[in-house]
Amino acid sequence: MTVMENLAKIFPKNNYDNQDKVLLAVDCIIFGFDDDELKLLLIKRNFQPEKGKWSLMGGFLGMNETLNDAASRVLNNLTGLNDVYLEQLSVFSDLERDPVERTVSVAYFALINIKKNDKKLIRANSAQWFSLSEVPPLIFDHNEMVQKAIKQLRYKTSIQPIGFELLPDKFTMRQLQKLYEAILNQSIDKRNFSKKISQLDILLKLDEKDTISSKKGAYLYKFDEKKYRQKAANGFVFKL
Amino acid sequence: MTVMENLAKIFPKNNYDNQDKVLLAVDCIIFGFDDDELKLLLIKRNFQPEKGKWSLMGGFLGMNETLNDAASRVLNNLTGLNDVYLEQLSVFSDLERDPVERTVSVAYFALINIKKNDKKLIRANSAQWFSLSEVPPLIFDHNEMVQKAIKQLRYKTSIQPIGFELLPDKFTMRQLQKLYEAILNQSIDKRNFSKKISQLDILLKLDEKDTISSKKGAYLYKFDEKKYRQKAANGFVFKL
DNA sequence: TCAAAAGTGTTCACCGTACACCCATGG
DNA sequence: CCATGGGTGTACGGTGAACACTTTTGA
Repeated sequence: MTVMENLAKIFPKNNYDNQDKVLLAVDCIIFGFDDDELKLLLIKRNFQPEKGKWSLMGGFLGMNETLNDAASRVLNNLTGLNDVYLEQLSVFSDLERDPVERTVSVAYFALINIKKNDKKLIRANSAQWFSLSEVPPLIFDHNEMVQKAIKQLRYKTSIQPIGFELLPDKFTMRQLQKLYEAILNQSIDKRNFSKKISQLDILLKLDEKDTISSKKGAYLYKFDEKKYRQKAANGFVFKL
Repeated sequence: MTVMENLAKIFPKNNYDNQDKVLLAVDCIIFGFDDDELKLLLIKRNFQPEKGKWSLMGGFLGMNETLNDAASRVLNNLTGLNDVYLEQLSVFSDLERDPVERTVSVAYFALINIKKNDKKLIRANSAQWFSLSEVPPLIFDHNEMVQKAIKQLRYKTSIQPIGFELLPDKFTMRQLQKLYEAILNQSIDKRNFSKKISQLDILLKLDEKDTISSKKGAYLYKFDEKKYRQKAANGFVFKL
């Protein structure tokens, strides 16, 4: 029996009876990377209100799940993926953000490998990938959430190598650089970039080469998660 | 008539009827600075559950206020202060975090000038300032909230001069340094510190001296908010 | 006159940034 | 053989960090 269960016994449920309750939702800002571009997965709402308009994928918090659970559930419903990088962003609680009813929403941002998601599920949800530069007007305060998520993604990327979640398992230095350029929205010198990345010492250089995009062929790398965790645990700073 | 009001007319309130609602609370981690130490304002709960134990100051979200409103209200009730630096930290939603009833809580952190708070109100709430090193065990997951707030305070301080909220209007370079040392929990070379601060060019050096703590007397400074805002607007980075 | 805090400059190591040429290969 | 992308090293300036002595004045 946990401490909490003990407490629940000692203190009967009789204290918060007069308090208002609200609807709590989660909304997911889902990032992917393809064609050298950062993309966002949006759904076309097939229910009222705002049916037919573009929206973030969201859902309500159930009584028997945490907010992280709810966000995972929502993400899984849309993409079929589990164990996705997911991070709480911020809470939105404006009184009229949802015209139907007072709803407070917790925005989550997720990074997924765009090749791995389940195309059938995405179609079933009438979802679609949008380039960041072509994000349409979204319902409620969802555009604001997206802006905040982009800002957070840029910040996070600059201090932690989370970007790998967005790439295939094996990738070239060039692909990684393109990803960083897309996230940070600026071009990077390739010599400085590869130097910086190499000295982080969290990549595994494979013997294979990728010959699709060049004649010479470019070495493939893997993210070395074990090394990364060790270094992270020792307080290593991954500033890019 | 706002867009939201229009929408509310077009789409009647009939969509979310089957969804669970939860209690939403705010909890405030309130920092102050005194005697060269960072302190935390905690209350002794005078109601069940956990009556008599130490806790963060908190309250429930009402139907007609945003979370920021709720946090301000809670803070005002305890300190009598308005216009306090307040920032949303993170949401806590573990199923059993509150043994009485499922409650989701949004943690806020606040920085206040310890000299300005209303001593009567604090006494009325049986609140007390604790040094960071002497924070007692708190109810629920409040210790976890405190840890997260400290981390965030350290991070924020290193990229933005928010620490001024914690000092009196006029302060010496020494006091400012002590504050940074307390927040970052490390000692700083005073030559490097004053050089760094001076070159940020956001302080106003006054003609007055503070002669309380030394015979020679130390120049007093003011935070130059106008200059700061200008620089911040131009993308100036305040890295300490 | 002395104790206690204030105030102030220089040096060095490291890091970020700018920058250009040769290599391998498929067509 | 040439066009295309891959791969690599160096030089410079700026910033963070270490470090010590003089000044003032009340007691």
